[in-house]
Amino acid sequence: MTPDLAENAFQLAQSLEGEQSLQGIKTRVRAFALPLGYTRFMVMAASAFNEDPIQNIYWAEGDWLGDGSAVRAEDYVRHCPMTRHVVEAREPFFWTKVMDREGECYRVVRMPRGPGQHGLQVPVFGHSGLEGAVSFGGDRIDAAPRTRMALMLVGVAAFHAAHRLLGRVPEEESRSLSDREREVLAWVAAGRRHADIAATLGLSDRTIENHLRRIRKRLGVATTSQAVQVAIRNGEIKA
Amino acid sequence: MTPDLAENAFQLAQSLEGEQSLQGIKTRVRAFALPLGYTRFMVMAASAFNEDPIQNIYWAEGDWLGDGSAVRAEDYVRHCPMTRHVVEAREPFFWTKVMDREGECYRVVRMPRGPGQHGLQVPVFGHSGLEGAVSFGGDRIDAAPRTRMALMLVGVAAFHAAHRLLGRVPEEESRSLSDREREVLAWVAAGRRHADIAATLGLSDRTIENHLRRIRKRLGVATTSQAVQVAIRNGEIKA
DNA sequence: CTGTTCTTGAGGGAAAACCCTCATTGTTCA
DNA sequence: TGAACAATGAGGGTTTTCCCTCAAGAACAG
Repeated sequence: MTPDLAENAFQLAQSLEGEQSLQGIKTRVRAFALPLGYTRFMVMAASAFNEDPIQNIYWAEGDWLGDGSAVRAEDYVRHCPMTRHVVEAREPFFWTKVMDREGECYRVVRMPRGPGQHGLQVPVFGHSGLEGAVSFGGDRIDAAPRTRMALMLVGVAAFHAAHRLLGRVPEEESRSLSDREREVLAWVAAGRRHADIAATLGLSDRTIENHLRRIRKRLGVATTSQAVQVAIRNGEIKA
Repeated sequence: MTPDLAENAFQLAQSLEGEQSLQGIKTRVRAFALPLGYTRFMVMAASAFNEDPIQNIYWAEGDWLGDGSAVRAEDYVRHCPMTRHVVEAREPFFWTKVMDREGECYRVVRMPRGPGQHGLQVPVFGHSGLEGAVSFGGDRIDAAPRTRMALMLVGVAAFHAAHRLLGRVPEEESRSLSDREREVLAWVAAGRRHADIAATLGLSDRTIENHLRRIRKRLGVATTSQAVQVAIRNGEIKA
């Protein structure tokens, strides 16, 4: 029992808000989590939209593979079902990995204990739904409810701090449509036809069509319906 | 200074996870927030998609209008700019309301103090982006960073507890498409054409077309592109 | 057992969207 | 001061979608 766990978590989460270096984030989070038995850390940017939910890895540290070898972040993520499960989870969850006849076996558990690797996976939500995830892992971990809550607080703060320092500036990539194109696509998504939009915007039928062709090309999609989906996903237009 | 603020917040957030009645939520949250100067509470389900972000109000209590009259939830929300601002905020923010020549003046502030009403607005995020908001208000409120963090923790937990008890109903309205229709529309949103989808699903071209007509009729939209937008908004298909 | 909904399929024709190219204005940027 | 790009418009033709209606079998509820 750590009587001031909550207090420490609060102070850490607050200090992370102003942290200016990834090194600082790592040092502080380590100092907090190591006494609780967590020796492995992973902070990643995620998205529920993509087929590969993990967009970027800000911090991967520790013996995630269980054999002492350095973790290659992308590989691990691809073969770890827990990073899949995070796109469905609504709250942090514990998992356990045990070895059986058929190799590694991951399971979501209420109380991780016993032999094997254990961990806590913390999803981070934002305006576009799932935006990141933080993993804490170890061999003998403290999995009390209050610890789960503390790590949730710390994990979310750590993700935001890392994201602020390293995260995508999506002005180049995501904002790939011009204002006019966005406007036209928004009308299409609102159910208007080319002729309606042309009349509304005081343009030619042909111009609308040309804009839409350019939109499809820019977004790399085949149909306008798909362009609507992708534009919503990218935040170009609203749903 | 409250030495065990963090501790209390943790215990409260945990206890809210298992709370089975709205009354219990209210009682616990009140007991926590009143000593900090917060006398007004609002817990609401929100959505960034709609033009009116507030979908539902689970708990509205206290002298929000400043004249002792009972708050009529919808009216208040409609005329309070802070509930608009929450759709853009990424984290909890303090606001202050003062009266000037032109009436009420709301402002987002770093440190609310002095005369007037003050409050903390806490956005709650989930898989579909903004899912709710919690407002704490009062005349003389504790606005220390640690208090902000504690209320964030408590607010999020309170929202989830209230949402769990009162939230879900819209199975009738939102799930207005059949499984097959959803499947077809998902393929359309993925950029496939009628013939492709027909081949993929082993159906006739005509059947796909009929499904899509029915989809448009059901969603009350004019074009398939709009159907994609509406279906994403309703959570029928993902973006 | 009858009415409703889901799923499937079709005929026939009209409308809309889509494809290629080319061209003229502006603006902005190196 | 050209290059690049946004925004506009068009010619000419092909493909796709959309509209109406009709229909039949299966599943399911009252």
